[in-house]
Amino acid sequence: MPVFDIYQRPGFLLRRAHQISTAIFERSCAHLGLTPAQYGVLSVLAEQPGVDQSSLARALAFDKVTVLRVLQGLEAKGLCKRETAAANRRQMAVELTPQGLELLHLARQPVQQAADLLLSPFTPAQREQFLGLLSTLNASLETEARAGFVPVQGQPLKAGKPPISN
Amino acid sequence: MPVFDIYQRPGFLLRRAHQISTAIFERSCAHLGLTPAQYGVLSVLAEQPGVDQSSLARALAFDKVTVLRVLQGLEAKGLCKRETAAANRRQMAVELTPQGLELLHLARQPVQQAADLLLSPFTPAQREQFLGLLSTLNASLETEARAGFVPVQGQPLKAGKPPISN
DNA sequence: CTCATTTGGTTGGTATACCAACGATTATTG
DNA sequence: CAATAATCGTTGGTATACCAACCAAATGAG
Repeated sequence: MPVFDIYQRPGFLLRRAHQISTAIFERSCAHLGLTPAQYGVLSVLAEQPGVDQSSLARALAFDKVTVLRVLQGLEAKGLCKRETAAANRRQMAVELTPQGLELLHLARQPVQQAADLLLSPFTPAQREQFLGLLSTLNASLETEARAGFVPVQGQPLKAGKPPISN
Repeated sequence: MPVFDIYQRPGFLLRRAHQISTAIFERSCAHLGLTPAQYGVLSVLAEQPGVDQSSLARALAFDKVTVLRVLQGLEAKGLCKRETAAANRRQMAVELTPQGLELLHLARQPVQQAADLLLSPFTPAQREQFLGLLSTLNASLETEARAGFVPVQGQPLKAGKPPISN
């Protein structure tokens, strides 16, 4: 009865793991009303004040429309502000507000706790394996993704070399 | 500058891997117009003709509303049909149509190809590791998930024991 | 310099993953 | 049996991840 490869398919396992990951994250940050995507955007904004939306999207491998909508939500909550860039009137320069930076700091601990819980089923060696395998997969199949990924800074995120773990 | 743990966070890596996974799946099945969720539903329906929507949701760890919407899409395409169950008038008995079963068969090869491509960055040993780690994570953190998971049949999906690989 | 191309942002649409709340039905229990 | 519980499906809402199409602005080529 070969119909039920479903539960062994890598895509199914990845979907479930991602589902669990977001559930844990959102529960950890429920008191802050913060989602993983919003946290990602706030993080990049802290690192690159004044980025334009397209660069922001590429830094997180988000669709540009997704970035737009996340930003609209953050802006409505007073966590960031957008204004047309002086140097290039096509683009929007996005910045954190003081409240946005504040929230980002408040999120640090819950976010770390979420990551710890997510990796809690693993031994330290398994954590390195897991993160390393995911990094390898993501790097090797980058060309298959629809949303491009251009990491910020000079951290090329080498495949197969899992950094400081967690 | 500890702000940029982002790229090493397990949640970020999982999100990206899942994003790549669905992109590969949808490209493989583009000619059939089939998404991963739809394929999952068709697979369960083939295994359990006449299931109700709640059981279907649990078999895939989907939200019941998601199942409803996927079914409405499949029904609109003539791939399944729903009618109120005779034994329990609360529930809907869902069945594949012949076209639905046909499409499921047509999907087999593309789905297999998608899985192969997704695991192509890995050696056979790494594939087992990867699937095993994901299974362990999912099994250990099942209580953290918001959508419950009750696998069909007698395949308990033991943690840490990666089956026939892929 | 002008024209074609590309880029950045937006709009409107679909699909998945949730939540809250609701009627209808079935199960439970006192 | 009657009143309460739990369950099933549905509706309407939000958030992420896409697509296609569009306009304005900037870049490129001739």
